[in-house]
Amino acid sequence: MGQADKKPRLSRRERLKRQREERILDAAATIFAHKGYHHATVHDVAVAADVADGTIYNYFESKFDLLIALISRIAELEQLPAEMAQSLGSDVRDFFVAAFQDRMGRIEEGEELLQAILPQVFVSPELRDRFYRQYVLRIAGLLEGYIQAQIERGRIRPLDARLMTRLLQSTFLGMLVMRLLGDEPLHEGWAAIPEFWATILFDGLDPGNEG
Amino acid sequence: MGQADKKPRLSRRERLKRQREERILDAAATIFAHKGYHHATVHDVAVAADVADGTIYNYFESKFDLLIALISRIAELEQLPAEMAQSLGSDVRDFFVAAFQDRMGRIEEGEELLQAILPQVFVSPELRDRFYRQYVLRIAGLLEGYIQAQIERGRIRPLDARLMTRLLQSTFLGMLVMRLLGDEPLHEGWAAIPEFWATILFDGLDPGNEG
Amino acid sequence: MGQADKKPRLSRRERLKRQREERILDAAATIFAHKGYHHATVHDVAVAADVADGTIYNYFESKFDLLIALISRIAELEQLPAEMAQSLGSDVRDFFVAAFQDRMGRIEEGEELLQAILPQVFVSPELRDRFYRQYVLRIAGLLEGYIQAQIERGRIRPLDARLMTRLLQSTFLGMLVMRLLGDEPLHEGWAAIPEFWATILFDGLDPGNEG
Amino acid sequence: MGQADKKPRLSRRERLKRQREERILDAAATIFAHKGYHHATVHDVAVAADVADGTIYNYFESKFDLLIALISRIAELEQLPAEMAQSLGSDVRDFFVAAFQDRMGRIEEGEELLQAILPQVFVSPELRDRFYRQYVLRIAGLLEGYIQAQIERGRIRPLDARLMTRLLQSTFLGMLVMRLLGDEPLHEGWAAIPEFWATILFDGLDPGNEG
DNA sequence: TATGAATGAGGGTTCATTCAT
DNA sequence: TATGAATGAACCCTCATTCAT
Repeated sequence: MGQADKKPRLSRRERLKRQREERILDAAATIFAHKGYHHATVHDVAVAADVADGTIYNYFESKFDLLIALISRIAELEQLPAEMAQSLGSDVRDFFVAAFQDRMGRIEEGEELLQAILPQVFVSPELRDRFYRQYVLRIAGLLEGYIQAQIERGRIRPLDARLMTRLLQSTFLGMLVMRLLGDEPLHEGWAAIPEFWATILFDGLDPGNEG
Repeated sequence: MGQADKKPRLSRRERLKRQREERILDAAATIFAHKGYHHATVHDVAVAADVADGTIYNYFESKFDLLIALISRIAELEQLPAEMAQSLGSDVRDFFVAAFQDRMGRIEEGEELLQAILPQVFVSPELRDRFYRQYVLRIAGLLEGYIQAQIERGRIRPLDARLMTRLLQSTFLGMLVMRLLGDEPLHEGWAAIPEFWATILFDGLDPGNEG
Repeated sequence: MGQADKKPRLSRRERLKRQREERILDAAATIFAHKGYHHATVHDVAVAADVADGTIYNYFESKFDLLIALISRIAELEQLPAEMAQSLGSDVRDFFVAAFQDRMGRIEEGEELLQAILPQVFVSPELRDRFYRQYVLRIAGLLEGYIQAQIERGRIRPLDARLMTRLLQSTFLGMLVMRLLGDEPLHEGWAAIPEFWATILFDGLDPGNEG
Repeated sequence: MGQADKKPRLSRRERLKRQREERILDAAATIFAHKGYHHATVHDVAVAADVADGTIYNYFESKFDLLIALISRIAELEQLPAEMAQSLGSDVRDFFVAAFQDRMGRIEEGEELLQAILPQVFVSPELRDRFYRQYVLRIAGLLEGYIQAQIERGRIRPLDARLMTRLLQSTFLGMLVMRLLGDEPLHEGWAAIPEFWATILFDGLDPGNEG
């Protein structure tokens, strides 16, 4: 069997379906992000996806279901490279810089998606739950494990790893919020923040500590 | 301020109106927080405020107007004690602890209000703008001024005060978000955070810096 | 308090509401009867009742609820004069003629209503149940009681009163159906049927029995 | 009729088509009877018939067309054995008992079909017309002819044969309705009714007539 | 001929807002 | 000024039908 045989594990029809689903989700993300979930109509999404209104219901149970599907997309986006969190050997500060860069890059990348979903997350318990577990908890676990391990190795000052994790995550969530609020200074400084933030966290604000 | 100030500048009728307006806003905050702005109906708010549906329109132009009024309420909540930011003489670390406590206390206090408003803030440019200026910028200005001043006094390591301010505000916004997401560890550690956070910020994570 | 006080036990507003509800139900009966429940739109009913679409929902929970309300109307229509069923003293045959006349008169009177409801009665268990109890069982009980009593008095031949009742009711239901089917002969003979039917039932078809 | 008649006049393919058509109609009858025509979807029927949605349209023009086809099925069911109506020689009472048994047996047999169709019969003039002619008129004609003939022979008391026929048919239609309404007593007494009814009709209710 | 996904018109229902009382 | 019923635009969703494969 040649290569030609291998490629289409999915039939042509199957592939078209997959593509269409993606198109609908892309459209939903864009429309929801720009108009807000409630002001966006299913028709808006359909037009943006270039399908008929009814077609959307062949792929998703309801308008709300589109949100759920979008959360899963975020989750895919939010795989903190596991290997990163296990690189206990390398320099701690370097790890943080890399991790911060990773987080912030993903925020940038997923900004539209997050804009589309976040408002509803505060409103729907179901969404909140999914978002919290898929977007927050997963990363929190990895991060906490890393910090705890480095504390045990004496590479980080002994402190409550769980609380520390929360603070770090809060900062990144907060930066997302600030972006969505359109804060200009944060936008400008975005690229510099990982280094900047790592410096403060490691050396402190106190000028007594030499940088 | 003389006695004249004390006397009811507002007629009895005027006061009743004011009270009713407050009742409506209280109701709106509660209802919006619990059901979300879009799922809450004007009728819901009217019932909670114990007035007729139409009465609300004697006080507010529209349902959306209730949100605007609620943002003003947040702004009232968010007066960082000006004197605090000017206490340049006292210990910097003490200032931060006090400021953090202040912020977190207000988050706790205004949680319902924020829950009611925040989702819409991401959706409506007008709301976003108001929120950003009244909730974020005001505090940012004070904080940035303080930090800049202390840097100049050599009490804080020289760094980009504006970016530093953004990071701190992000952290508090992020903690608000984490609360709204129902994060348990953060809830439990809430009271300890100001000290905890100040410690990290001043002494850093590096065990090399003496605590 | 004079008479003037007594009359409007309901406020003017209350009366208007009552009237409007009636108007909506009248409209629903007519529209449903002519188009059928499913082909009729709520908008059709609203137009016929000269109200806005939404107004209907101030009076009824749903389109389906209109059907339920119409069944109650039928029930009102279907009060077999209780005194009639208790007139055990008078002639049995006269009673039957009078009862048949009553039934048939009501069928004629309520034909539109029945046309509106009946099709759905066969489709919705809830409707079926209500219709059966309010339209069928009530009359059945009275009739059965009468027949049983007359049997005991020896005025009617001893037979299964319950089954007899069913047969009589079936005949009237069936005549309703035949009317709705547009049967011409039945229509023409309508007025003569009570006498005709009573004659057959009492004297039998057998020419051996003297008429 | 020669051998040629026996041979498969229909090709194999033709037979398969016929079978499939039957399967679809069976499915339609069941689904319509259980859900009601309007609540049943073409997809429901397709699933029950184990064909694709589109396939149904290769056999029937529309969903409505399924109803029409079902009425034809009823008509097949409703062939009052012609010979029966012509057996003028045998006992009249016996004829009635046999005829009643026949009617009631067919009602029982076709109950699902009738449940599927009847509600729509009251709604669609086209259906009503077909049903009336195929289900009602045909039998009415036979019955009326029989009764008229027996009247002329002096075996039945002279009365309006047409009206008498209507009354009898009404009773059977009404019993069908009562069945569909779920009346328990009628169900229980079902088998006894032909005799019971014939007795009343021939001997009358009047105890004065000897039974 | 069978399939089943795409279509899009249609309708029940909600609810912010108005306004007569 | 307070009331609360009336309004009707707007929207999610269903499903009979079509048609490319």
